[in-house]
Amino acid sequence: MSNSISEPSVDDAPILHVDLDAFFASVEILDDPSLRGKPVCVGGMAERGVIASASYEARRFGVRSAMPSMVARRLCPNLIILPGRFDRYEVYSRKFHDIIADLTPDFEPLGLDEVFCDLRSLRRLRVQPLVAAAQLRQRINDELQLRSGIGLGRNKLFAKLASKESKPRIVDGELVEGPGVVWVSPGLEARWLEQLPVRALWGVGPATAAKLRKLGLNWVRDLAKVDRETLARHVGSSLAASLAAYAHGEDYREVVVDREVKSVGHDQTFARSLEGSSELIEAAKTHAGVVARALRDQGRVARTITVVLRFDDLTSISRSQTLPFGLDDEVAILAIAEALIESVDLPQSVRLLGIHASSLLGRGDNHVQLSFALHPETSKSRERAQDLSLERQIGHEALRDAVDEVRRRFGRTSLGTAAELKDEGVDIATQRGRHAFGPERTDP
DNA sequence: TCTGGGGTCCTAGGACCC
DNA sequence: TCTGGGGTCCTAGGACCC
Repeated sequence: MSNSISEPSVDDAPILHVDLDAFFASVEILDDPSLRGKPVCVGGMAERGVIASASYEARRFGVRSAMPSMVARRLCPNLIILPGRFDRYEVYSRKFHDIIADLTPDFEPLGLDEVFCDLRSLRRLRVQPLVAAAQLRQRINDELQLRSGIGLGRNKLFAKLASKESKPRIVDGELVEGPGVVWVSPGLEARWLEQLPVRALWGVGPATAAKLRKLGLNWVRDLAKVDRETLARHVGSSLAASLAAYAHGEDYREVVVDREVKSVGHDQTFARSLEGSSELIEAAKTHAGVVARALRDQGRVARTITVVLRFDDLTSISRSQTLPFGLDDEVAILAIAEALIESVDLPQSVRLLGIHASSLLGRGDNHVQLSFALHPETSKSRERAQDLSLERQIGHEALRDAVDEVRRRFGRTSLGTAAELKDEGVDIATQRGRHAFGPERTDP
């Protein structure tokens, strides 16, 4: 399939995709060499866990990422399942990105272990994509002791398909090495597409694949023939446009450098489902803290807070509230989340709670400096505190209004008295005592 | 066998403004 | 009295990716 005889120029292969092999599992093996050669996975160990990453030894047993851990254990009784250590993976991911950055600054990470590169700015350096790819792979191997696969093509579509083809494979339970670097030459694009199932395309998951199957569209070549309006009626106009383009080998997605984060959140599936809002609110304290820390780490504030609940039957609901100003403080985020949680009827127990923050602003762009006013460290300095008193006042009132607004929207009773709020506002500023704006317990 | 946690994007409907 | 069209924002849900 690949054409490694003639040397493509950057114009023949402008997009490069690198994908690290079994990334999380490989890092665990590097940190504990006694794991080498054993079936190792990273994932949830509990009943409700799933596999995030599987070593090739584990894959020989049929273990795959996204597979429930219970299933994986059944397939491979000796499977070693490790909890994720994402701080560690981020260290490796940064080193990975540093190596990429030595090749070109025009790269776009996807998660921790994949990167798209746009090689076009290297045209005048007469960089040869296949050579650059082989060197890149060698450096990743030498400096990180991590294996990888690299794909080259005219666009993201072919680069990604090629990197998949470059990987090792399990054939009859045995590991077969891949070519490591694969280029889809323009002359071979049509033949690649011909043999692909629709599921291989970006954006086609289980639900869309099922819709397409009903339309008799099982292969990419079928998509190339179907009428666009028909397709749009079934999968929406945006996806229909993408799929039609992919089916003809076109992909208009650019390599986006420095993509801005648009939301941060924290989800947790409980080993035992929670019952009732008080259990949820207790759990939400941790969530609010994680989200607030993530926001502050990034110097951002969030105007929208969303609570997600997943019930035992795996259906989910979300409730959100957008404020006229941004938050990055756990007490404030918790106050909104609590009101949202209390607005929901809970017909069944809850297996997952999520708190998400979106509509992000730079901290400096926030009109009401609520986060600043609420930070405990700001109260250390007397004179600063004096300066901040007005902002703090505004912050409290605005937050109170926002919590009120949630309850008004969902038809609950309003919050307690202003006096209560003012008292508890001190608690907010000092981070002592119970959290502020606790739920009013005077429902009639 | 029974489905995580980090995200992104899309759609559709309603409110509101001009 | 009845009613437009466009634009923007917000909400809720769904699908997808790694």
